Amino acid sequence: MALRIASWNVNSVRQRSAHLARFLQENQVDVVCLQETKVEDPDFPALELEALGYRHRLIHGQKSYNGVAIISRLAFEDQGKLVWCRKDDRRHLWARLPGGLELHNFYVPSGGDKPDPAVNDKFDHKLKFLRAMARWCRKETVAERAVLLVGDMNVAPLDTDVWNHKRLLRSVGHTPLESSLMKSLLKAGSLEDVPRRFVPPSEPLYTWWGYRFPQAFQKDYGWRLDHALATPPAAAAITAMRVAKETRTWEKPSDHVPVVVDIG
DNA sequence: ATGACTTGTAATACAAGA
Repeated sequence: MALRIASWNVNSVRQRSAHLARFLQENQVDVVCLQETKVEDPDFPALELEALGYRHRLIHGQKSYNGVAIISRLAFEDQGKLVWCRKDDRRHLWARLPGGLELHNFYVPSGGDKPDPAVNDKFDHKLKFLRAMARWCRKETVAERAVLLVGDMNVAPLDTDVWNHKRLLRSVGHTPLESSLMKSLLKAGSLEDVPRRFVPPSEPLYTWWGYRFPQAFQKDYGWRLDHALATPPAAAAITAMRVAKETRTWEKPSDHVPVVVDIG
């Protein structure tokens, strides 16, 4: 069965519900993984998604910060959520889709300002989270199953994943340590960096353009923070990938844009 | 050199994003 799966950090699902509806319809998306929903579960805008045919959902949010969801046209065969770093801070959900694909939706901690775990607890948390993901891949032997990890990993691991590699080497999200932890994660799960099969590492590829730098999008001052990582059985079934950059031009956009993967 | 903007909370700034 062919499925179109997307991942999008919407930066508040209530602020972005019209964009979400437009994106899902224009792209005929079957399943979308959301991050930074920033809403408690009873207030999640579920009805308008149901009206569009997305009758199945997993939501795991909290007040103000973080929050993830999986919204689907198809019923889930199984589902769950894991607690990472002993904090139940709404950063993960998983679902098994018809056909057997195990889809994991992550929102990795952003890491704060200073890339030093000794003085910045947020950066320490981020490093521990990335290490825990790699440990989990090994312990659960994910490489043996069809598993797709998507979400906002808050790391741009390659030189061409940021608009200025040299200038940003000391910025959280692009430090050599974070890039090496992403590499370890890929190794731990025998994971393919899916978008880089379709856009080679020699070319820039971004999924986030900040709000703060004036005209960041127009000047293409971007970062690739949002990822799709596939185990060998899942990677073999992937046929296409697209970064839905156009959403960043819509009125009052999220700072992140969707990553879309076709599988099966 | 820093910050720039956006969102949520709660009430006028502040925390957080990255």
